[in-house]
Amino acid sequence: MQSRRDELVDTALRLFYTRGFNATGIDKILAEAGVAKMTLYKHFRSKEELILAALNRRDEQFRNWLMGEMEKASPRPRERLLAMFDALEDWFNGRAFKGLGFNGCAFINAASEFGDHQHPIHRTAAEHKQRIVDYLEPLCRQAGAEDPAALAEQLALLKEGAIATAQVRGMPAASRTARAIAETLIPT
Amino acid sequence: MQSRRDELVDTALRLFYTRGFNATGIDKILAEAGVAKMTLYKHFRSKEELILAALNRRDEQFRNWLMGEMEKASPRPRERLLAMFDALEDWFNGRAFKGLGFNGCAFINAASEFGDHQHPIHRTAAEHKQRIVDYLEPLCRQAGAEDPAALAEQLALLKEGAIATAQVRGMPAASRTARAIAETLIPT
DNA sequence: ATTTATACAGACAGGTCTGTCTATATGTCA
DNA sequence: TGACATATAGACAGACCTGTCTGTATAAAT
Repeated sequence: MQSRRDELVDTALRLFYTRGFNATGIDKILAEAGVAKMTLYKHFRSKEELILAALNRRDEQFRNWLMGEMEKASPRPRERLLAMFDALEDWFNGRAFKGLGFNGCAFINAASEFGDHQHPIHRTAAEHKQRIVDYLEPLCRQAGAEDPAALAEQLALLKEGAIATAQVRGMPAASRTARAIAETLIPT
Repeated sequence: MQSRRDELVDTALRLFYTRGFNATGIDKILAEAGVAKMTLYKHFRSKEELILAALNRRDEQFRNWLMGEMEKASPRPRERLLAMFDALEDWFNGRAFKGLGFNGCAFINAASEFGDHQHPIHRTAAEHKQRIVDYLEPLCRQAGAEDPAALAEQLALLKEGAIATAQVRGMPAASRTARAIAETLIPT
């Protein structure tokens, strides 16, 4: 059974992700979660803290999902890396996170609404992106890359490009464009 | 000399781009532009129309800048395409648009704040991205690409990835990561 | 049975938002 | 001069925002 805090964070994540951070009011979250306002302000000092909690949950949820998809796809590093792009396509088509659909990357969205790099929300977004790169690098090394750090940066950039393209242009097939490039970059 | 309408759109673009769409109030724009509220509502029916006008100006401004940078870099198609990534680096480092700095892509930001694909603002963002692809394709053909449409999509995706990476992680060097990939994709 | 923690509903303050309105000022053209 | 278009300042309505407050209810632990 979920704690009230967890229900709040789940509802907040869903609404922030599907409708935006500034555009989602506290009252809407409270109403949908069925939680009283004082309960929110007992667990979080401000809306900003709730946003941070929602993003931290998303970080965990998203990376667990992505790593799970990659690791179940193949034990071989090259195939495992390429499976990232297949997972993206599932996500773009709304098959990844039940009840959340696809509305771009929550962290790109957050960084866009909170543009200042010093802002805690922006930093949280940057940290998430860095964790993805950090996960990819050892796989790139195992795949026999000459410069694993550079390849990890390249694959992460392809992932970002696919996400932005899929969201702005409504083009889920961007995952395949990215995958085709990745195939030429990862040693066979 | 600029019309009141132009001053309004310029100021709106600057504030929307640097501080976000929902986070920027009409009153702030009016104060900075030195224009009365009734003047705004004479030229535009709503804030949404002002946002659309600002994005249309940005589309023109950005594509003129990008195409100019590419075309002055080299007459050879391959170098011209690669020059896109050098231009991006100037942008990421704040050397491209006086007074605007770098706050990510205005159209990715807009699509993120107005997530519904049917929304006029989201559609305007998608159209901008499509125009970039449409500009790249003939260059890809001239560069001798086997499938110019596919290469144009790939290069556009690299551009999006570089922008997202530069913004979220504060990493202007993402332009070079993207350029290095592009060099392997464009025929020599 | 009484204490303690946790949650609830709902009012409230003080501020912001968009969009409308009135009344006044400026400048151009005849 | 007078007529007209266009701009101004500033008040206003009505809605929404975050965060604080009071008072009440529930449920577990002692």
